[in-house]
Amino acid sequence: MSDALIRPTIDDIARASGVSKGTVSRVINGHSTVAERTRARVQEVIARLEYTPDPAARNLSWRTGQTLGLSLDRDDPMLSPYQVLFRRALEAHTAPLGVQLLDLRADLTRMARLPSAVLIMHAVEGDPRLSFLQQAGVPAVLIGHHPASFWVAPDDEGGAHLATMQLLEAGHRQLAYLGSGPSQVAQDRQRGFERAARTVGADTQLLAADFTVLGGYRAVRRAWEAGVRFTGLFAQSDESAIGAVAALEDLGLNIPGDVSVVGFDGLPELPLPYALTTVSQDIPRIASTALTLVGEAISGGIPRGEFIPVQLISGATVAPAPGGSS
Amino acid sequence: MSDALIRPTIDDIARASGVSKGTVSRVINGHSTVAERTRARVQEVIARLEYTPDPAARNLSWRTGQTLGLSLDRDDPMLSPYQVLFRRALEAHTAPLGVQLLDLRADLTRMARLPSAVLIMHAVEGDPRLSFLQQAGVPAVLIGHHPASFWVAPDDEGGAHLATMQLLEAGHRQLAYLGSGPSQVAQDRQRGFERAARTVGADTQLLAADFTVLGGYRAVRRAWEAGVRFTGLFAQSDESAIGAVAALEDLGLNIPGDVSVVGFDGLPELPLPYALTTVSQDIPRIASTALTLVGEAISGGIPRGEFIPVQLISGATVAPAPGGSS
DNA sequence: AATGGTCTTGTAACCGATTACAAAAACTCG
DNA sequence: CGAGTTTTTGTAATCGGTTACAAGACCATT
Repeated sequence: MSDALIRPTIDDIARASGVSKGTVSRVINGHSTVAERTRARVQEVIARLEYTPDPAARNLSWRTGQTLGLSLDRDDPMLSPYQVLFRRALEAHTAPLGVQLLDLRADLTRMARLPSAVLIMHAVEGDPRLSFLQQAGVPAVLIGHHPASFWVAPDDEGGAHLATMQLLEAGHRQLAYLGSGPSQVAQDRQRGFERAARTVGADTQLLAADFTVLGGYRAVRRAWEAGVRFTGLFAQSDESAIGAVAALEDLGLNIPGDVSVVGFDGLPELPLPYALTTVSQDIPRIASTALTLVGEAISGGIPRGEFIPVQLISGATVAPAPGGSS
Repeated sequence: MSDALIRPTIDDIARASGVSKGTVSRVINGHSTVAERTRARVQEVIARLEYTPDPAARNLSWRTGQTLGLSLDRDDPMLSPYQVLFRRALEAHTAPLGVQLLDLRADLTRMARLPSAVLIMHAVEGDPRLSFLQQAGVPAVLIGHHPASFWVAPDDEGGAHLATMQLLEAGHRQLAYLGSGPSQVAQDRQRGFERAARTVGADTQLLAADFTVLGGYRAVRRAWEAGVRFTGLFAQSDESAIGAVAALEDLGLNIPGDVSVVGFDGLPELPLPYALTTVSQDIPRIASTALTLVGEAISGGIPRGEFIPVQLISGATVAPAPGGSS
């Protein structure tokens, strides 16, 4: 209880911990040296009173606002729901801090102003954006597995393995992976799929597709009409799963009676009549971890990365295989 | 020239116009009375020095930040690119003003904190959100044509008319409208389509569909396979146009050789191999007009609305009709 | 114990606005 | 023309932080 009707200020903290504003400020920003005992005491009070510095006041003092750039891999406005959710999660953290989110064009060399830091999605090996930022002296954090940088990523391969195991456990032995492609994410997920399938020597098909609904629809429909058959389908994204489901329905098949489907991402409120079995990513946690790393990157920490665990969500799109063995 | 390396402050204005900070502040906020001569002089200096108050400093004084709520009609995360672009345009204006954008759930009654104002998309006649906001005393502005409120909307009917005329001028007489549905927008655009078609007594088909890519794909494919024929198609959104194009291609048809297609929205960088002929909405202007109206609503002006003109963008998806007459 | 050098902390000015209050200027009127 | 009002304007405190600078505490030396 003790719900503060008004948020505590730095003065409250100073008073409550018996030091001056200046010292509290130093503790917060870790600038000058503060005695360990004092620091601990102040930190404790800050935590107890749930104090957060007022962004307006900080910006005023700093004479400049903080900005965080967001660099997607394309300038395409057809932002995926995943990206929208990610951006929203990010915003939920940055807005109260007074940090402004900047949508950057894929071509970073034409940034109007340098942001305080940049978040890069879908960086690839030797991505030109990385070297550019490095020589511009702008800290960067990658969303996606990458060596020698700050990065955070969902456990794509592990998640794909989980999803595929779900199909295998339901007895499916004719599997298909929807989403085969060159992107890092697609490959990691495909690897997880194949690793799981190999454990029981299941039959596997690879259907090339991007992450979109339409891409999933066309790939599945085309493959099926060409005679490709499977009873269990693992789609690399919830969107392509939606497309796949639509295509299978249009082909007169029953979900999950004839074909079981598992997606990836865990998007809420999909436009489907039944719950999709999927692998849920903890987007809020990915976002907050990314921000923690941004902090480390800014204060010159040593690069590190973190995998965020994923979780299988059981829906209604997986059923036992028709001629189910064992 | 005379590019100010540093933005002018209220003190600069005070000095340059020979008055005190207090007076300048009063001029800016129109609070207390200021002599007309003084006001004019200060205004002139403000304009000349291109002064804008520092949002951080204002928030600090006001002891509370300004927030603008955004209410879409669904909680669906599959945000359309249109909505993403709109939000982005809005942000471009609000961020420098220190106004924070809040994504509201469709159910407004459960807002955590009341925003300074709310923007409502897709409000319908007797929308419960409107009455709720009214009794909560929160100013609201609607995106979409609506009587007795502040509103701003693209000229849907006029734009649809323009698009259809384009098809008619190319000689097409067998037309189809993709997107027939209950929403206000869909109906306005359908009306424009029918009005244009009637002028020459063209053949019209109505294909029911939502605004999505997949919706467009399925509706077109299904209709065509059921024997429905047309040489000119007007899609209610660029997204459904993309779906339509994909469907027609999958059916072995040539765009625009066999069927001409016109979209609506004017989204940039569509995932299409050729430029889509479409009706472009001036999203930035809709956003900035909405903000102007928010200002009026807050200061208690009288409700008014504004249509924002649209513009036909000629792409490569309209060709003369096969058996072209005239 | 006095001297000098680190560490740690407090003090006070400042960031760019707003606003209560008081002072000054401009009117009104007898 | 001077007292009393009403405008109009300036002054100074305040919002919640940061930070340069000075002062105080603490330690080891000689």
